[in-house]
Amino acid sequence: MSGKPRVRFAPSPTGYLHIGGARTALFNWLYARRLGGTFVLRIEDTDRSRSTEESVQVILDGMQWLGLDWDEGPIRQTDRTEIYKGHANRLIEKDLAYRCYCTPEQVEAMRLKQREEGAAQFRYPGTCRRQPQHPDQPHVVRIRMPESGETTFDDLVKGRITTSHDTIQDEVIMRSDGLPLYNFGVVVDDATMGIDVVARGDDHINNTARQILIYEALGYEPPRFAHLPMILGQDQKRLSKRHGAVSVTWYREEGYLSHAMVNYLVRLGWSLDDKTEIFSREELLRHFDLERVGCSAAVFDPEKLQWLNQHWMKETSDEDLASPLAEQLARLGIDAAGDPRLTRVAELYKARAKTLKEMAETARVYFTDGVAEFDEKAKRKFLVEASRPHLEQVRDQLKAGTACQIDESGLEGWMRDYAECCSLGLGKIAQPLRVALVGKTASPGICETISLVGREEAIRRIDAALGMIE
RNA sequence: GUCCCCGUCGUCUAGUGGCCCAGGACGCUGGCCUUUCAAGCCGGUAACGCGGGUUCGAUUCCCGCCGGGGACGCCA
Repeated sequence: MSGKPRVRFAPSPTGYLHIGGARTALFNWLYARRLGGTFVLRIEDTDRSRSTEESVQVILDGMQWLGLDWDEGPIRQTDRTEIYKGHANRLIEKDLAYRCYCTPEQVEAMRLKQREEGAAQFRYPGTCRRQPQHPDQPHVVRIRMPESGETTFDDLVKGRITTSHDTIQDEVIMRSDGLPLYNFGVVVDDATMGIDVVARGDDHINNTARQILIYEALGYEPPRFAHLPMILGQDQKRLSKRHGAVSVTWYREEGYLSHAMVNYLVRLGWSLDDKTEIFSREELLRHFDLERVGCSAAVFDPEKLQWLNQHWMKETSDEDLASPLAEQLARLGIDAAGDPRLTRVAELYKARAKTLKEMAETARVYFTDGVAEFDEKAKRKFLVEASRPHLEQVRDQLKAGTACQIDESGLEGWMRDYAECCSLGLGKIAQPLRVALVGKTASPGICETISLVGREEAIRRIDAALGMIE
């Protein structure tokens, strides 16, 4: 194989870009980029009843978000109908394919009959194999498949795979509406686009022998194949909508970083060595290789994704986190765009949240007037008479203190002195304060929290809390 | 049912005959740190599906079984 492969990702636009598709796209992209090859994006939209334009857009957006850029395309199969027709006609002329006039109903009847007779697998009986040709009558095109023998190929990840020809029938390659069927469309496209490595889900293994036979009938050299293991849901079944969160868009909206997604997906089926889990984009580009893709299916684990997401949030600068955080806040109805505290929230919360959405949800309290919601338990425990003097002291300090006395370090010093003075642990003062400021007992350091809330607002919140003490 | 693929901790994986009484990571869990919650650090938990071979020696090779997944369309 030459050094610079041409690979492709060929989704069908019948819904969202799901996790499995994204992983396939990623592996192809990495493979191409790593070797300086070409990555082609092709839209397999020949099923007119299921393909939609919105879906094409969703797929494009998803790839863009993941940073998977393509060199050629998107090429739509529906723009290439003449090419398929031409290839089909070539096969018919050489008698390697024939027109079949059986209606779907008739074929269905044959299928039923064969099943009743106990056939293991349906095979088209070849009714039209030798019929006179009537190009003007409604028909499909079937390819003549060998009746004996076998086809073997060496899969880049699975090794040698052999398929007996008796499991292959005279496949329909063109349907009556003049559009190609999957197995024909891919072959014509991959061949004419010069694709030399096809990496796709291993649910396509069965199709591969048929496709190789089609390559051969057409007189093209088959590419190399790499069948990637499936991604399963927690119930070990093929990942599907039933499993809930399977679309790339969903993760984006839930506040995941695209790089966390990439890092997670790449580890589903691929590993570098016995210890590396974290990969930057550059490292991936340097190390990824189809040779190290495993053979067995992987279960999608949302918790590990979350862990990676937090990891990458911690690696991302506060400035870069600010704007996606603002977007998440906007989804909660809070306009924080341009607020200088955004970077501060990112700094203090990236180790405290698994996603940007979670970060926005916990941090929204800094962008509202007063505390909208109190944790009842916390309130009962800390907004009590015993806390009153401490809350008052802090409030008065905030009111009276000079700027340098109430900046974070000044405040911290003052508070420690005060606690020592009362011979109390800092917690005795900090916890009631937390509840007053954010409505619950968990927050960043108490002085950071005060600074986030802001002096004026902190005073108001403490007063409000004092009013709640009966 | 038939054909194909797969089978190491709950999960993602390393491992290509001795380095493995199996390594890393997520999760779970004990501890440390600490004004709370996280994060971080240290420790623990837990796996080679089963049965036959081959071999001085099998997680690694072969066969059978079992288990899981996938494919059997005028879907892709």
